[in-house]
Amino acid sequence: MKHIKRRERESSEIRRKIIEAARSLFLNQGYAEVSMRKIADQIEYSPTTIYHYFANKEAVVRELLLEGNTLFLQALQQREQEGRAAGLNALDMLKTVSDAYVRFGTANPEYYNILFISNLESVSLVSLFDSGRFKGFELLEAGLKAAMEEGCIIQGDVRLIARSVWSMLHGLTSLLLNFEFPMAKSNDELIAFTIDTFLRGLSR
Amino acid sequence: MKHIKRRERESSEIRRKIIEAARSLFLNQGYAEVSMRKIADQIEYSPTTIYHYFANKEAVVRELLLEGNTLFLQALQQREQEGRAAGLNALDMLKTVSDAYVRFGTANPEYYNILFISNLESVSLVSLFDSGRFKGFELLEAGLKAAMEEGCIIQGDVRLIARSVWSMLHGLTSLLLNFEFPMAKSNDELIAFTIDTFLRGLSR
Amino acid sequence: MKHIKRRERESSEIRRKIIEAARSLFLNQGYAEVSMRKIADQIEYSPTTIYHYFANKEAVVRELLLEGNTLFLQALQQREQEGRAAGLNALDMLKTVSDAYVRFGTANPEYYNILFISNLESVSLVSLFDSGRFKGFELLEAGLKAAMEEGCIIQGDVRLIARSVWSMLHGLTSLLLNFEFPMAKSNDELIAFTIDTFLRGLSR
Amino acid sequence: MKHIKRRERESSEIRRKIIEAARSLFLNQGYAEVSMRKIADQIEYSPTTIYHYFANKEAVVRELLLEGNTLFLQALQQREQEGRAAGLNALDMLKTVSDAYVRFGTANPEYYNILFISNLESVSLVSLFDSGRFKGFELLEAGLKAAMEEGCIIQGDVRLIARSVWSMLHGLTSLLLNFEFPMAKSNDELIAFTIDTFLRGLSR
DNA sequence: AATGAATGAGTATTCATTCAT
DNA sequence: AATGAATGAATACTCATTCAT
Repeated sequence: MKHIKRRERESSEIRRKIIEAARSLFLNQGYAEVSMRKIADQIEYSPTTIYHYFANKEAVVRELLLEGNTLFLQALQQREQEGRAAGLNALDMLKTVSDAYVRFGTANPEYYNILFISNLESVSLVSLFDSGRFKGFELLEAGLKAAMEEGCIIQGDVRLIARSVWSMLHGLTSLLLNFEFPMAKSNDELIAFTIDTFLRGLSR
Repeated sequence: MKHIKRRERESSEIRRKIIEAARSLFLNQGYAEVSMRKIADQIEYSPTTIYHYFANKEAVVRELLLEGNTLFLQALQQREQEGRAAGLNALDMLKTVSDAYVRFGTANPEYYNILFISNLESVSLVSLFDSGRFKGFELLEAGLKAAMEEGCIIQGDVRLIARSVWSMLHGLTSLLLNFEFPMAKSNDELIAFTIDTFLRGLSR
Repeated sequence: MKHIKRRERESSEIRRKIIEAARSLFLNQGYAEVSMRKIADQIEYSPTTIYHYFANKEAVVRELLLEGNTLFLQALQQREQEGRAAGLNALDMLKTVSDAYVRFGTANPEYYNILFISNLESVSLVSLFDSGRFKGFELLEAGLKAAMEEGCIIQGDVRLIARSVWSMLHGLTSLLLNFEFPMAKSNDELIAFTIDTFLRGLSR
Repeated sequence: MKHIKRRERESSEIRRKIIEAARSLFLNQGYAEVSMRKIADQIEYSPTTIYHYFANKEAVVRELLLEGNTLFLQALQQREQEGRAAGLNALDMLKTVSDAYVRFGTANPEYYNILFISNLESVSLVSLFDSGRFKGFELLEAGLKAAMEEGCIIQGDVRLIARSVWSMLHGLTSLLLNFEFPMAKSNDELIAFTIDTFLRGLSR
């Protein structure tokens, strides 16, 4: 193991297969079902092989977490840039980024689960502040600050408000993922309505 | 099992110990960590003894779920009645019941987890519509309908709006339970701010 | 327990229920499925109650064995007497008693299993020579002796021949019980053919 | 499991130890007593190790069953060829193959039990018609057909007669295995006498 | 680079049985 | 006469992991 350059190991094809298998198990069967042996079976390697690429199960899950973070941030940032390119005002920016948040969650349930729902104590080593969820949070805080400066929302403690917005977005996403039930209206309408309502509440 | 008198069994002290141990494990370590053996260890009885009181693990968890439902509903209804007694208008009723929801969750994290976060597929036998979470939902719909009639909130699809409110409350609660991080303001302020903001968004 | 007269205990209604439940479990699910708890469940008493009537599981099974013996012997003897009443000759007597043997087995699979197939080591305490199967065997030996004296079958070691006949009857019965498979002819024909053929082989 | 080379696994020494231990438990204590733990104890490995070689308990027993089938058939076929080489007539062929059947059973009680006595419902996956007992049965049917054509036994439904012969052989074997009791004559004499008598009954 | 071998600890559940009442 | 309480030992099976090769 020692003579292999870190780079090569990390970009190994098997390494990718491993975390893809883990992700798929996570998605289809839940965290409890992600076992080293099941991953190994899925990629048709021996369980031992996994230990060649990851120190232990936690490391696999952590990788998944990091990957999810990256993709999550990318999704938010891309929509932000699109908004900026379209010349949106601060309020509409908030709206579009909020929408991006929920879309990411519903489109990538396995990642959203890993990031925000499963209480991965075993992975809490990844300290909260390293974790990309807080980069996403900073992005949100920045957006709110801008909106305050533009005068389109109320003045107030930015962190408090950001957390409040996040709560609304998280609740929306996680109920969509876990408790769908019959509604006359579509999920899209629910998403739009909830975000709009909350932001209207914030507006001056 | 039929030969045992139900009454005596259900009021047994050990029975209580069992579900309390289960509840505590649930709270501290998550569903996956609730094992019959661990429960037994905690109450200092043999694992077999648990089977004297519950048919299997699912029965233990189901009991916990039912208990949580009952307490949750009671909490909401009590606050509703207090509000009614205090002669609150429809909007303030919504506010107070919303507050009760979040308070229940933060005060009873183990129950809130069982009810709304852990995806207890194994216990899904307790059909969704019997389950108290939907009684709570009906209570919310009724409150919204009243507020619409009083003209203090916008007109709209009651079910959609109820789900929207629930999303906000659930997000608030579950982030409080799982992701506390430093804020200048207190959790109480966050709760009040979030509920107020959302309801302001709903107001005419 | 001590103050109860043996007679009463043995004729108790619950005692009967217990062994009937055991018999039914034996029949429907096989020996491995006869458990004290299952018996108790079936009769709707507590498992402990069974120990009021039987020292342990072995005692229950032993009782079943004794009962099977009795019934088995009765079946053979009744047919013998009927044959005698009908004035059958020695060879026809052998035939009719042989038929009775197989009929008993196929009509009472649970008893036949207990008596001759399940290797109830735990019950082997009931010494072979007390066991009624040997009374049945004596009956067979007597029949053969009579047939020899009448000159309708070959002379020979009676015990050897009796064991030989028994082998044929047991094979017939136990394959009927455990390995039915498609045949153009009926089981009745198979039984008659096998007994006839064997006895023809014995005839002079 | 797919990632392990089948060849190496199947020829493993431990694999052999496992099934030998299982066979011995089967013989000495009956099917119900074959437990993974007991096998492990006997070979002085951990129970987990067994799962390295067999998917589950059923797989162990199935292997035993298949092995028994193979050996059983080989025993019958070998004697048949010897008979053919010796130029035996059809009736003597029946005799010698019958003898081979009983010899196999008494020489390999554990296999005979697995094949014809224990009711291995759990292993019934191995469909009856694949199973060697039916290949053995076909061999018997063929022998009878030949004997009919040679005119040395009565004409009749071959399947019925084959089943009848099988019954006799099975009864002989299984009583020899399970109920030995004092006789002046030897088991060999019993076997020869029973087979001869039955076949005499079949002769013209 | 990959894996076969091996395991200790754990999972839910069932069993026959004892004992005090 | 009947049972509630309790248990130690067993069941099949899964898990993450280590180690020598």
